[in-house]
Amino acid sequence: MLNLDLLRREPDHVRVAARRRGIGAEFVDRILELDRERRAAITGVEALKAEKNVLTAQISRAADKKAAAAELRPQIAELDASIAAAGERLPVLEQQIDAELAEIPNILDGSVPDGSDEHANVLVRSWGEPPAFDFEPRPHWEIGERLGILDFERAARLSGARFTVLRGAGARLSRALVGFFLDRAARNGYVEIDPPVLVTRSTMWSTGQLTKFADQMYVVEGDAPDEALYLIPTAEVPLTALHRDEILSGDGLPLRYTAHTPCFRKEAGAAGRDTRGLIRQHQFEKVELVWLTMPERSFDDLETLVSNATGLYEQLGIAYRVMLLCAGDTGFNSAKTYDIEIWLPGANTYREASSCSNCTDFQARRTSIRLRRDATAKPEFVHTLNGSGGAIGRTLAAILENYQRADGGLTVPEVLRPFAGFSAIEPDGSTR
RNA sequence: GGAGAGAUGGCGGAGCGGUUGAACGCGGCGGUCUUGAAAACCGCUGGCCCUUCACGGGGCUCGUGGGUUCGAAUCCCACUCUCUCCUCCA
Repeated sequence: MLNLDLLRREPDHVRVAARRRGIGAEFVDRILELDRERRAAITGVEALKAEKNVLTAQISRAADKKAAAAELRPQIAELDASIAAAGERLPVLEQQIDAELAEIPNILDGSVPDGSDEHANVLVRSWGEPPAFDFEPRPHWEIGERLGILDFERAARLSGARFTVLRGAGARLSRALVGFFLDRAARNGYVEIDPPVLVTRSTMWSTGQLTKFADQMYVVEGDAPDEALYLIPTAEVPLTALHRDEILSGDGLPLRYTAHTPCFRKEAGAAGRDTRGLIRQHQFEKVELVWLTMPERSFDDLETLVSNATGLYEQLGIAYRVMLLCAGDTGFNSAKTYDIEIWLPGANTYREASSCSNCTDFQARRTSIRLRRDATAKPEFVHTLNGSGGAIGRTLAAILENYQRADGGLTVPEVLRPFAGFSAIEPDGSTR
């Protein structure tokens, strides 16, 4: 959520930022007008309340309180009526302002390039070479099905489209990836968290997933309508909201968290895209990395976060490139986002494996996470960052495609072997 | 699911319906003392909002939302959460 104060002080700045994202900016004047009305109403109500408080204090100081109360009661009743009348529109105005404000995306950082869609994203750097094969590399679903480690058919029977059953060495390899990712996160100083994957509506709202992305979310019914719980689409949600409504001490920052969780997404609007394989699933696993940090260093921290994520793919020996997302492609919460895309030989293309964002104070304001630099300082909002420190499914797909052998078997990347307990999968699905 | 207890400031812990935004202790900050530190002593020490160039002024806030009252942290109702016991359970 944007700071109302920013709209008041620099409306043009907000207008420009909105246009860069390709959305209209009429909301600025609409909100400012509502805000003017709101403040006028507050001033009116509070003046009346102050008057009333004077009378009430008079009674409490009087020797004969009963008599004083009796005397002043008519005046107070009159004030009560005025207060009620003056404040009548206030809740409505506040609700309108909050509702409008909550739908505005974050202000983009100056370094974000112009552009309306992914074609305008900028290549920042790339690492590694796509491997050369002396045979036609297969897509991962073919490799996985041949080896008997990926089973899409039975998954469909259980749950429908966009689910996968991992079997034997496949399940094992997936678990190895989890271990590897969490291990590297710990080495990089992240504290491992095992959070709930069902969260309340207000938690989901606080990290900016609602109300804009409600159609992407699975909801679990509660006993009452307002007791519904949401399945997290990413561990960014519980990790970012972990310190909700807290004031953190400045010397404790940055806080860095990691979590391995399942993630659930409806993928509405993605019909027909990536229908095969592990790329786009309703349920997938991910290791997430989240920072709560000081405002002045958050953009430097974003670079660190990106290198934490890219380091994983260097160690796995998978070629990748880092893209800086353009204005139109940058997410709602984010001021600046880098995508890390890894090479998939079977698809002959790079695919997103991690999206690293600096959400500045946008989520912190919604979630109310603040910091106090020292004992006398005023609280200020922290900056939050998030990115995946390992997408399990997509990385598994990349490993299958990059490390496939001509005979249909698979070589396990060196760094994964201690976690997997084997170094290769043979064409018959056995491990070695 | 059944029975009880409780939710107060960074922490602990008071609080007859009327200068209680909240005693007291701890912690934190500033100062005196000291070569320095500790101890001792003195002072300050929640958050949000409106208003003001500023100094300041004002409103709200004792789990949340309602109610009673001229006035509520204190009384009433509902909800949420925590703890103890029983029951059940991965």
